[in-house]
Amino acid sequence: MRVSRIQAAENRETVINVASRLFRERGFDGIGLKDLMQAAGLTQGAFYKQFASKDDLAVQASRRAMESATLRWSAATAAKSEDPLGAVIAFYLSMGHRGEKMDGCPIVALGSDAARQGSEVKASFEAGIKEHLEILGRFIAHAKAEEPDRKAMAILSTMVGALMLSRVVNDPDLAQAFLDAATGQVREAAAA
Amino acid sequence: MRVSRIQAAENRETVINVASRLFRERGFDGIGLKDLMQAAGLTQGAFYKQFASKDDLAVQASRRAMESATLRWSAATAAKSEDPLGAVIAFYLSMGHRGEKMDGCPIVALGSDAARQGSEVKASFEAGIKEHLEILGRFIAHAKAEEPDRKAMAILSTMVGALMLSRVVNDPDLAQAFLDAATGQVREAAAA
DNA sequence: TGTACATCAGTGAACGCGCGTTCACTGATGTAC
DNA sequence: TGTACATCAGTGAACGCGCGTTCACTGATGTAC
Repeated sequence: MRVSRIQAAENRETVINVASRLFRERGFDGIGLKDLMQAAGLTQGAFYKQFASKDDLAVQASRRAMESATLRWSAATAAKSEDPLGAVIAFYLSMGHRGEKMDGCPIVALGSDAARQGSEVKASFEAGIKEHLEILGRFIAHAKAEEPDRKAMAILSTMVGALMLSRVVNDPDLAQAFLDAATGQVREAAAA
Repeated sequence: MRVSRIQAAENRETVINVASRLFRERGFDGIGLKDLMQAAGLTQGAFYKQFASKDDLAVQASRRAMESATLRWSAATAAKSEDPLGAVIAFYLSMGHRGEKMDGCPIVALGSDAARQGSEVKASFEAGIKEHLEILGRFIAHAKAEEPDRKAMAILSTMVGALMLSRVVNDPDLAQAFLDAATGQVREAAAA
């Protein structure tokens, strides 16, 4: 049963959105196309009318995941414009974020997997990372003109690493300690 | 053909060592038991005489990977005892380490996957992470008594995040920039 | 120390299963007149 | 605007394949006497 071009385009977006969440939760290899399409309200066979392969979807879904992460950063800073860094830290370095892989940072949820993927997936991540750095660069103090990027990179590294470490340990107290330690470090680095 | 108890124990160690490297390179799901056992010089069928399941091996291999990472840290600091932090930074935050997933940091190579595994795999990582923190804690300046842990956690977070980010982007210059930015941040944090 | 037998690490084929991908088919949509 | 036909997004079954796991078998090792 054919479907309108508009409907088809919407279906494609739905699949990408669903994939961006399920890949983050279970990894690229952790969810099959049958279950994925079912979660999008479609059947397995429709997949290849929209995507060349599962790898192709991985590229699109990675880009979408990074885009939605960027949106979340922007939303957090917009809601608290007098302390944008504090707003980002508040949601990123939190136990809530540690627990919600599906809607959380794709770098942490998929980074190890992405490092093994082809250059197209990495390009999706790279583009999103650059946007993250730009956002960070806007609200950190910097003495020299070339410093903001360097500082933003250090801050992003600390945040990504702390969330990663918090997820890889069982002990919630240790997880919280990593998030707290990173919070302090990021605040100092931004102010320095 | 039965094999001596000593030989059997050695074979088991070989499988764990091979797995700790291949899992890091390709992920837990990226290498099958047939290829893995072949790489260890054995056949597929022997696997279940040594391990309860592939998940069981993932636990053992994760522990082994973290142990060998700890050893590498210790070796680096021993070789350059006048500047142990510099020694760790020199190999950890390097383009060489970015390229060698197989022998590199398991937190970065397998972190995203480990976060999806059961608590036994996470326990392996947790134990290794604590050892890493202890090593770091030994050679950072600290004013208060409770500070070393907090500082070590922030430093480890920055290092893990920077290596992760360096691997997830295509551009080698951007990768190098993350490693450089982290190097500066870690040095400052350790000295503060 | 030497012999007889039980043990069990390793072999290699087989099992069922779920995977990514393909395909003939359907029928509403889009197009040509 | 209305009709006839081509298009093609979606369906659901089928394909081959590699996966983790099981199993009957082998034969050197370890043990009992």
